[in-house]
Amino acid sequence: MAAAPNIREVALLAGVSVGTVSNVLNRPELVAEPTRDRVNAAIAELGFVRNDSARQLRVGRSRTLGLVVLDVANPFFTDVARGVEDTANQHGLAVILCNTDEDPAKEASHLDLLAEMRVQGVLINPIDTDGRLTALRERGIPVVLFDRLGDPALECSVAVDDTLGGRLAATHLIESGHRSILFVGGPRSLRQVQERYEGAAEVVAADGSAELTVLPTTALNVAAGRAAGDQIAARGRDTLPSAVFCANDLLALGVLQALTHAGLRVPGDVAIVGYDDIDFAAAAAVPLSSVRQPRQQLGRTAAELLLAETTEDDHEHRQVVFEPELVVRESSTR
Amino acid sequence: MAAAPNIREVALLAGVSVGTVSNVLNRPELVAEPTRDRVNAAIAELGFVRNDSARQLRVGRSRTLGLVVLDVANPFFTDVARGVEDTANQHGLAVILCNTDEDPAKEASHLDLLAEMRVQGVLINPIDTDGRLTALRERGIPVVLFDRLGDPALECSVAVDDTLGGRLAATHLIESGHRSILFVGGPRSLRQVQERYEGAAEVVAADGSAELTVLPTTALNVAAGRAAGDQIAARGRDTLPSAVFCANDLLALGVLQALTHAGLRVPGDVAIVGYDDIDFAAAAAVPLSSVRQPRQQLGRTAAELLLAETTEDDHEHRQVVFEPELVVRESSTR
DNA sequence: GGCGGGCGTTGAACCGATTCAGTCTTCCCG
DNA sequence: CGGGAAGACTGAATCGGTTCAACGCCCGCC
Repeated sequence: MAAAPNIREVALLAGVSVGTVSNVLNRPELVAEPTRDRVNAAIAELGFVRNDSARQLRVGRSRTLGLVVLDVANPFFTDVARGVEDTANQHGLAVILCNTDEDPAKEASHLDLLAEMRVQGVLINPIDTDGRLTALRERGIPVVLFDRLGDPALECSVAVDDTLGGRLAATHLIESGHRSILFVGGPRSLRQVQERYEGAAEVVAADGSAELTVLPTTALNVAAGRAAGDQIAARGRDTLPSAVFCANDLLALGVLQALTHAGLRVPGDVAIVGYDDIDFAAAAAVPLSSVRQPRQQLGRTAAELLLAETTEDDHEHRQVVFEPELVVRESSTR
Repeated sequence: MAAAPNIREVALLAGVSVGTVSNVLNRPELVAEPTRDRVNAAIAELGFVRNDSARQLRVGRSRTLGLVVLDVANPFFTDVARGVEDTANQHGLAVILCNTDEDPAKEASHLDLLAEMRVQGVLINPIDTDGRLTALRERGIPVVLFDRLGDPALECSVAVDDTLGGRLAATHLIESGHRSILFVGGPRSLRQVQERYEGAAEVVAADGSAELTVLPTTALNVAAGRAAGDQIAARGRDTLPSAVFCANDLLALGVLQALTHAGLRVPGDVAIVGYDDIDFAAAAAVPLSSVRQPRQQLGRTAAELLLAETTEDDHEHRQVVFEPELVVRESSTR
C-alpha cells in the first residue's frame, strides 16, 4: 500500500500548479475544461483523496457535528439521531455520536474531545447544563439543546411540550369515561416526567369528577414498568385504577405485560396510555395508545438551527417547541 | 468570543518555547515540574484547546473511527454501536456514525468522506462488499466487517453463526413436540435469513418426522410480520403450523400480534420463536422465545480487531464467529 | 581539570490543502 | 495599432501542532 498521494503529486502528473488542482476540487468553474479533465484524470490515476485535516487546518472549521445523547439504545434517541444525520448529510457533514449514560464525567470528556476536533457545533441533551457548555460557547462552538429548553440568550433549543402531552392523555381518558387514573413514572427529578404529570393533573383538577394518583418508578424502562404493573395487579379488583397513564412507552409495555400476566384485560379492566409512540408501541400485543413526539423532526430541526447559527451573521437564538399528538389505539378504547 | 488561542500564545505567556508546550501536552514526564506547572497555568488562563486538525495533519492519522450500519433505528445495530463506542472511548477514539439505509450510493459517499477524514479504520456491515472497500484498504485504512464474514486474506470480520442459530431454534421446537414448523422470513438474498433457514432445515431433515415449510416476506420489520401473521391465521385451524420460526424478532412481534388478533393463542395454538433477542422480545405481551446474539460483544470485538490491526506490526486478519444462544420464554412453552 | 552523560529546553522544518496577489494570454474595441 | 479587461493559471505564504537534532548546563568521575 503506497503512501497516500498528495495534491503536489497530482499537480506534477497533470502538469499544472497545486493551486489549479485545488481549484478543480473546490471551484471547478474557474478552471478551463481541458485542464480540469487532465487534473481529474491524474486524481483518478493516483487514487488521490483530499486530506481533510489539512483542509480543516487552513479553513478553520471541520465538517463534522457532535451529537451527545443519554443513550443510543433508547429508541427515542435513535430516531432523533436519524433526523440529525439526515439533515447533516444533506449539508455534507458527518455526525460524531457520543453516549453519556447520564454520567457528567463522560459528558465532560466527550465535550472536550469535540472541542479539540473543532466541530461545527454540538447538539446535546444535557445533564450538567452549565459546566462545559459555557466553555464551548466561549470557544465559539455553537450549542443547541434538544428535548429541553435553554436560556434563549445563550443558545437555541428544541423541545416538545410535555405539559400539553399530559393534558392530551388525561383529556382522552376522562372523555372515555375514566374517573380513577393512575400516573406511573419517575424519577420526578426528570423534567419530562414532572411536566407530563403536571399536564395530566391540571386536566383532572379542572374536571372535578376524576381523581389522579401516582405510582412512582425509579427508571423509565420495561423492567420498572413490569414492577409497577405487578403492584397494580396486586391491589385486587375493587381498588384497581380504571386507567393508567405512563411517563413513557417502555414503562407502558412493562405494565401491559404484568397486567396481562395477572389475568387482567387491557383495556377491559384497565386502559393504558403511553408516551413517545415508539415503533414498538403499535406492535405490542394490545397496541398501545400513546402520545407521539415528532422525534425525527426534533433531530432535523435541532440540526437546522445549528446550521443556521453557523451561517447567519446576525443569528438570534430561537426556541422551537413542538406539539405532541395523541395516537389512540386499542389499549384505551372499549 | 476571542479567537481560539494557539500553542504559540501559550508558550509566550508561560515564557517557554512551543516545543515545551507540546511536550507538556504529549509527554509531560519529559518536562521539569515547575515548567510544567507554568505551562499548565498558561493553558488554563487562556482557555487553550489543542487544535486536533493540526495535530492530525502532522501525525498522519486521526482519532476517530467510522461505523457504517444499515440503520441505527434497528435495535440490533444500536446495541452493536454501543459496544463499538465503549471500546473506542476506552482508547480515546470518537465514533463517526453513518447510516446507509441499504443504499449502495449512500454507502459509497459515506466511505469517501471517512477516507478524507483519514479515520483510523472503518467498521462496516457492507452492502456492496467490494467497490469502495478495496479502495479504502489500498489507501491503508483498515476495514473490519461485522455480522458477515469476509475474505480472511483481506480483512478481519466478526459474525454470529446463523446456521447454528437456526439449528437451535428447530431443535427446541422438535423436542417440544412440534412436527409442522413454518419458517417466516425474507428476502432470501440476505445471507442471515438464508442461513437461519438452512440451519433449521438441516435439523428437520435429520429428524425425519417433522416438516418445514416457508412463508417468505419482503422485509424484516413488524409490518411484514403482521402481514405474514394474517396469512397464517387465514388458513383455518386444521392447516395451521404448530410452530413458527421467524428470521428476526421484529417479524415475530408482528406475527404474534396478528395471531392474537385473530383469536389464536400463543403458544397454545401456535408456538413462536424469534431471532436476535432484542429487549422488546422479553417485553412482548407473550414473552418471545428467541435466539440471542451477543450484540454488544459483536461491536466490542469488531472495534478491538480494528485497534489490533492499527497497532500490531505483523497483523494477521482474524475471523471471529460467536455462537448464538437460545432463550426460551413463554411463546414456545406449553 | 577535563570529559562524558543526562536532563531540560529550544526552534526550525514539516505535514498538505487553501488562498490570493500577481503574471501571462488572448481578445475586444475605439 | 494600442489600451484595457477578462480569463487562466501560478506559487508562495499560511494554518497550528509535533518532532528531532542540537544546545547549554550541571554533576559526577577519573
